[in-house]
Amino acid sequence: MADVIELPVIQQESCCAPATSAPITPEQAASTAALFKALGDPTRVLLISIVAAADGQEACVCDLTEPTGLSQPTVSHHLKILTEAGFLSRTRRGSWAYYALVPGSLERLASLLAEPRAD
Amino acid sequence: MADVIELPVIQQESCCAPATSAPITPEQAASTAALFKALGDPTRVLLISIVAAADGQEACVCDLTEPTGLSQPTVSHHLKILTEAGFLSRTRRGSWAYYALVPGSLERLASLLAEPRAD
DNA sequence: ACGCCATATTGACATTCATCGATATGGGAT
DNA sequence: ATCCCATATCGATGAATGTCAATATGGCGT
Repeated sequence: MADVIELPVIQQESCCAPATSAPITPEQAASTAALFKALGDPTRVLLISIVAAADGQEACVCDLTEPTGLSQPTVSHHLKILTEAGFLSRTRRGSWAYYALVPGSLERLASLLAEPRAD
Repeated sequence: MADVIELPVIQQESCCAPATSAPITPEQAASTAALFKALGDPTRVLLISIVAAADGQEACVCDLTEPTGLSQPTVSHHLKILTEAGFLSRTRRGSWAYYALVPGSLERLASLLAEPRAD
């Protein structure tokens, strides 16, 4: 066997940690993976993209259903997943539900991948 | 209905595109989602983390099986997924298979999330 | 109050996926 | 050649997931 890595198992209360500097705990891996999982679907990436590129970085469901070519319930389902993951926020205005990109959410995830600085 | 977004559908030969500046094509969404999907599993995040933190950013399978608490075939399966996604590379040395972090792969994905510059 | 429109939830279904045991492959060492 | 060890592949299985039609909820007009 080659070098035995002892896996220091750093304890840290932040939910996520940079994945490149030191091994993370299984709990940190789970919460980080949950974020990636939310983005691990073509429809959801497309939805994020449309919302992010929209005016004011928000869009209503009626604008999101057609570009995806999916049914309205399915789009609502994906929006819920993205919202629960913290990437989108939901606001009702009249009969419409507007989903907006949560500022910094994508950058925060990006920093887990590349930037080695801690919180 | 609110503002109708026309979805410009940018044609571009690069496999992925920044998701925040302009709507992407369904094809780009699919390939981007495939990358996130590869990281959307706790075990795989843990594996990436261990490899990235290891000496020379590489580790052999024998060092990766125990920390995950999973069977060796399962670990091999996850390593294959990460390799096919382009995050890890495989090298045989003797009987051992060493998996190394592909330099820049995580940063490239991070740039899709945060950095608005194109290639 | 009623009806209409936009959105969310439910239930069902087919597919994908993570996992394991069993087995195959492949490289030393004897 | 043969044995052993490390790793990969195969087949099966149970759980999770994406999707839809049907239905529920909730708000605005009339």
